[in-house]
Amino acid sequence: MSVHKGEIVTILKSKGLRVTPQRFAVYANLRSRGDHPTAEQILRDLNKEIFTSSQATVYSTLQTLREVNLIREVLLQEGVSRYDANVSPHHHFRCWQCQRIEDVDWDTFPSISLDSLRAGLTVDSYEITIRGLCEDCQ
Amino acid sequence: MSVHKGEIVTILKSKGLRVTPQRFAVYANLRSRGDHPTAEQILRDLNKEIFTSSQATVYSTLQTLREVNLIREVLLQEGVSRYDANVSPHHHFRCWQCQRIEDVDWDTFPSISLDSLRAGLTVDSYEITIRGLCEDCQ
DNA sequence: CTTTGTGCAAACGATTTGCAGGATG
DNA sequence: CATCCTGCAAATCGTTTGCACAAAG
Repeated sequence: MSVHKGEIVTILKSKGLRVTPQRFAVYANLRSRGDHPTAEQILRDLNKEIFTSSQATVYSTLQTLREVNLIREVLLQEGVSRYDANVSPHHHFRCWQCQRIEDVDWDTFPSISLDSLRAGLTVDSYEITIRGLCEDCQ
Repeated sequence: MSVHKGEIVTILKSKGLRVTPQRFAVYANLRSRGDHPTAEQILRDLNKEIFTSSQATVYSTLQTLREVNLIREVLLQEGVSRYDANVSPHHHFRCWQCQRIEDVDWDTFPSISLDSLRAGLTVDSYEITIRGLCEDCQ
């Protein structure tokens, strides 16, 4: 997923966020990668680049981006939050062995009707988590 | 879900575990309730009863029970592990508001064929997480 | 300039660990 | 009675917070 600089600046501004190098870098990093990194992985990546960023800033940036719905937190591993710049609905595959998490397109499966769910609940979304072994771990 | 004492003792023994009051109590507690408590909630419950148990023991017991597949960890909330004595496949409903987690029977939905998943992956299970508002939170 | 963001270090909350004493089979 | 389990306290890990300084609009 490649995104150019101007686009990211525009997106951030459109959400009313000040465009700082740190925010730019965090969001750009998340947009450019296919996996679902932890805050720590992002921080490590940023510090490989031109400037450095602090832990606190990465965490607060992730929180800010989440609040304006530019990214989302994915709950796919114990103990750590992982982040995903793909905010449109999709499913996840998670490898038992290496814990890798891959996106699975929404239209891989026929849509599920939630009508059969018990009355009383107001349902607005769902998501499938598939577990197995990835290619590398067979 | 009511389970009688002898049954739990038998189950624990069959898994090669020593039957201690603490293990008995943790597993019995988890079996008897419909929700998905955190370690802390279980500890609080146990300490309401006859004897007390320590934090460390509850954590280690949960880990042990998980290893022998008597319980499983459910990843449904940021920052805390929740546990489930229902190890047969089922789905979960989670309320946006109160974070409550309810089991959704496996056969609520038609089975999904995983054949359409990309080649290379060996898939063995899946699970649906449904999000919405529960009855109380409407 | 005013407001918002950054970064350090300290604080936090959930979970884990080392180890001595205690209970189980 | 050998082995495994418990419980305390200290350690660890991910994440958050308070606050002074810096940068953005």
